[in-house]
Amino acid sequence: MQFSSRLPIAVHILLCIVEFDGKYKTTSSFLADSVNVNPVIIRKTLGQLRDAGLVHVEAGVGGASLAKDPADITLLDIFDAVECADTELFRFHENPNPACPVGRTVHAVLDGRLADVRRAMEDSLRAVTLQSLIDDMEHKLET
Amino acid sequence: MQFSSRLPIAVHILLCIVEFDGKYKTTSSFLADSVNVNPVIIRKTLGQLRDAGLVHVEAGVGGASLAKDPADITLLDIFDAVECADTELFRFHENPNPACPVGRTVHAVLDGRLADVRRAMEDSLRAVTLQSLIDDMEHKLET
DNA sequence: CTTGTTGTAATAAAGAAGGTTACAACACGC
DNA sequence: GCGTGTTGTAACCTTCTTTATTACAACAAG
Repeated sequence: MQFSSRLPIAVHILLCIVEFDGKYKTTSSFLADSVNVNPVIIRKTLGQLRDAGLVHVEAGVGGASLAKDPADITLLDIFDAVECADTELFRFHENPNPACPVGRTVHAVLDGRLADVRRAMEDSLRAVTLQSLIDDMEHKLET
Repeated sequence: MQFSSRLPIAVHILLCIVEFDGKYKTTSSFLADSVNVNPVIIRKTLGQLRDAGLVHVEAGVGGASLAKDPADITLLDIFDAVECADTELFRFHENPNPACPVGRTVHAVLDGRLADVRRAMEDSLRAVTLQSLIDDMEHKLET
């Protein structure tokens, strides 16, 4: 199992929006060229980021811009925007046998623990701001 | 995105092995009946748990047993056994444009952060032992 | 040697991810 | 108003992953 590349792609997009602000119009095809995926994928991802209130997208004229201070955007915000935030982290096998003492209780026994795992992952994602990624990028570009 | 049900299934299997120890022979079809999946799935999962040194499986005669003290088996051990532990947690979009300053650096900027997320998840999984799940289960069965 | 079991291959079905084409709706410059 | 470039979206396809299922050789014990 693996998470899709949507989070990395979304981060790439946001970094581009910041990096090219005022220099280039960040259209879906411009971004597609940097990310190296299909422009439609960019438009879908931008749509998700827009719905989450992270970016503004100019319909018609084209181009996207940040809707919030990069210090107020965390990896968790981006993750929730592009990976379906409503589904469980772990799929559960369906209909364990209720006639079995284990089958009757696994769900109750595991659910809380798996929720803790999800929470740990979310906390870790929340600890990273877009601003810190920008700082890292600028630093790497200078050297 | 979602993790497969392999971890929940593996936990269910291990709980059954403990719960029915000395009472029933935990064959793949016996376990399949409790978990409510195909016996072949059980055999494959048991094979992964065996390869990870967590259980013994009796070829021919049938049945499985724990290979370690339940207090020494963590959710991380089980997770690593049944989910491929060698792949990255997040897939990365391939070949970002090296002619772009962002494309050139995203990988270096994100890799460390995503590794931190994985570590947080692993720490959280490591914090749960099979023994604690057994205790939970016994408690729930009593009431 | 019969019986029940494991290990494993082969195949199928269903779902998710990403690619691609197509086109209506939109906003701006002229 | 009209052409141009862009976004939003639908539709379809391919590939990969997950799970189910059938089949059968290898194995252990009575």
